[in-house]
Amino acid sequence: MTTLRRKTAYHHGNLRPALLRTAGKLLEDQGAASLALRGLARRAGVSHNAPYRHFPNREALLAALAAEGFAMLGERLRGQPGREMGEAYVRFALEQPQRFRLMFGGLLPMAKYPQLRTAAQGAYQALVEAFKDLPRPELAAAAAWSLVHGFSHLLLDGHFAHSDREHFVREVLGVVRFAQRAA
Amino acid sequence: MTTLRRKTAYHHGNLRPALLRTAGKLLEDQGAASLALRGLARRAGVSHNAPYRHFPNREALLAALAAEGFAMLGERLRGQPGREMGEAYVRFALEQPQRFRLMFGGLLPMAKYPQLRTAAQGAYQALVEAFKDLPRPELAAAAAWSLVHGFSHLLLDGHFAHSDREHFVREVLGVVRFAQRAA
DNA sequence: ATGATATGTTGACGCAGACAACATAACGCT
DNA sequence: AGCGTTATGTTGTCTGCGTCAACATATCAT
Repeated sequence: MTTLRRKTAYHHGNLRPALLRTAGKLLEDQGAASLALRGLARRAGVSHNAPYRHFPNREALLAALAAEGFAMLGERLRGQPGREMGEAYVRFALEQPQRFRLMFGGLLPMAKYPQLRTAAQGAYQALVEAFKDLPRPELAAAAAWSLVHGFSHLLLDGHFAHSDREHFVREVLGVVRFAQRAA
Repeated sequence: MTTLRRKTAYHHGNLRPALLRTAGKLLEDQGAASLALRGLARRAGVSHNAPYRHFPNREALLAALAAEGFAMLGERLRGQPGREMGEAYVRFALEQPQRFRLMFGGLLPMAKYPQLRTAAQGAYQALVEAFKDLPRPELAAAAAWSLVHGFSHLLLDGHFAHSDREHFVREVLGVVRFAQRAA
């Protein structure tokens, strides 16, 4: 708590990262919809307007959180051998559901935050490379991404009834093949 | 406008459906996040508290909108021969992006609104039946749903670069096969 | 040292969700 | 027809939030 406080109380000294860290917790606890700048400021021990020195508005804070998320996701994927990449994707979504929803929930206008698109592309690249040897890699990659992405969403929403989640994930992802030619 | 007004002005007479209709427009125009009960009331020509006679709170109104959405989606799917069901799913998402996001955006706690799960199950059934003859229909259906669902989401977020959208949709959906046995 | 700049605070405004109290219309019963 | 009950709409109020403006204090370059 209150990591690296300066001796004087007036300036926090490390506010931006502290805000992002606290916001990350609040995000997973209550979801993006009820993440309030004022509540965040309270929780960080600063005045209700301090966050505005580091983020122009609430949306920009959420965008920063989402960008963090894309970076995390990219790292997770790149560390995986192609076969298990899909499972890693789903695992990320299940471990950080609110972060995942923020990244893909449409709350943030991607056009307004180029960093977001860049970060997302970065994560996507990990998937695309795994399909490099197929005849139409961009199609297979798009389909694979769609599959794991939709599966993650539907799992989060509780739309599937299953006893053993890990097993179910492997079975569903395993049932899909990526053909050479489109119908 | 002001359809079926009673002669007297005090009671609207048809408020609940009118609210849902107006809310549907506002939803597609500005997204669920900025859909305000007060704004809705203004637009419907009633006082700021009138909606509370028909919905216990904002969340309940959104849940009703989402339930409508699931019903619409179900109808769309049921009207399609299995092969084109996937395209119909994507088409729905693209035509009513905000409705789609509301339905699957995680804003609404499904546990709190059983009607939502029921309505969603109804739409899902259409997909499940299309895979009835496969050896593990529930797996294939789950995978197919995941594919079209994730694809819809990613298209909405603008994560794919493509010139001809319809063609791209057919190509991506066509590249996937559902195997008999899981790996 | 000093002036510019970065960072944090206080105060204010408008808007939204939600509750309570009140007003009016519709409906059932006799 | 008359009357009490209930459904539906309104006014008033409270609290919290996002955001802007003005002010305070610390940091840094010269």
